[in-house]
Amino acid sequence: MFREKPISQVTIDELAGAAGIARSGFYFYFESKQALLAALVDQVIGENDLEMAEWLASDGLDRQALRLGLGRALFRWKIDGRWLREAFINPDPGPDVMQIRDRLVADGCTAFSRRIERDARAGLTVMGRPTLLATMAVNLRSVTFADAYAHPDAYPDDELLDTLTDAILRLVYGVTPDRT
Amino acid sequence: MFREKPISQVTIDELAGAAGIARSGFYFYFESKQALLAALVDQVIGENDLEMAEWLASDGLDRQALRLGLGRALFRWKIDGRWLREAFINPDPGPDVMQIRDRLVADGCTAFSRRIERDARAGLTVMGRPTLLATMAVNLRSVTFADAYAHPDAYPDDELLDTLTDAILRLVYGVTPDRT
DNA sequence: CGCTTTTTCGACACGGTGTTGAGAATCATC
DNA sequence: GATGATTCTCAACACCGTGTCGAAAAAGCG
Repeated sequence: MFREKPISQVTIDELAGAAGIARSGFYFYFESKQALLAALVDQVIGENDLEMAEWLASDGLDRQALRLGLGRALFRWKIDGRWLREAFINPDPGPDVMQIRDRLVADGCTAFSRRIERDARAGLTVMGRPTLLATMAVNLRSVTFADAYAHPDAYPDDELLDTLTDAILRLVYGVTPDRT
Repeated sequence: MFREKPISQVTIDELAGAAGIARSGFYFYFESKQALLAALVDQVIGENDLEMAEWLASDGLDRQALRLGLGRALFRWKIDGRWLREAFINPDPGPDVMQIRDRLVADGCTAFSRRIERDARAGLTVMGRPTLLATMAVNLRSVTFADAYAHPDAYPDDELLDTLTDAILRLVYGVTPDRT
């Protein structure tokens, strides 16, 4: 239902009705709509990590793995973009969601940052402080996908992914590899 | 008041009270809280353009002008970040705000895009479709500033601005100029 | 079958929103 | 400075979504 319309416009009454129970019955399972959303976001953790796992584990630029991970993420955003935006982009999604969201984002940044640090140790040139670059890259990814959801036909998926992949590599490592 | 707490938590009663009128009097001036926010956002248009005017008008990389504009924008975000985030980042700020916001963002991207196209015509290498690069750059800027507001002490302003400036130039032109 | 635990739901109180209509304040005009 | 029109104010009301509570139904278990 969070795919259909803004979360704020989905009433607990509708949620409960769709589940076949009365509104007050909803409160037996969740404390509030925010708590439900928080649980939903929490479920996404695993999937989120898996999408990028290959690239995070590999070394060097590895454009192919990065592009593949981003492609998978874009696919998910195309489907669940509406509420993903509201959970991950919205500055004030309520304390419940905020807590989980912040942890998720922080974890994502940390994983990315470690990847960059490893590359730096391996002799690769890195264009700034790894944690800051990682944060920027992760944020650029989220916001680009959010934008892709908002304007689905603005650019072909392929072009978007190629441009984003190269943009991230350029952002972090300062180079644009061949598209192999 | 939107600097103090999330917009959703500022009641019309408080707004009216602070203005010295009764709650119902508020509706004489604005249709809703969203309409007030929309008017507020609208007022920001001019300032927003001015900040980046120098760089947008100049040619080549012109790191200095870009860095200066970003610095001014960061300063504004440090002050009004709370509600700027809610107006510019929030996916569902209501139809009133949405309309104005989308126009503002689109205008910003267009201006940026024109700048890039001009550079491309002048023989500078550009790393992709100008409109897409411009959108990414503008979004990266917003989200970085929003993040800087959320985590004020994560990085020194100087480092943040330097990294962001170079990141944008690398994103669009693929090069990192000297920091002059 | 009794007993406990789990699950459901109607009824209530609360708080924020938006509307309405009547009255007060302001201002222009003669 | 009386008059009428316009601007502004506000108390009272209706509405909707939220969250709580306790009673009762359903399910699980000895």
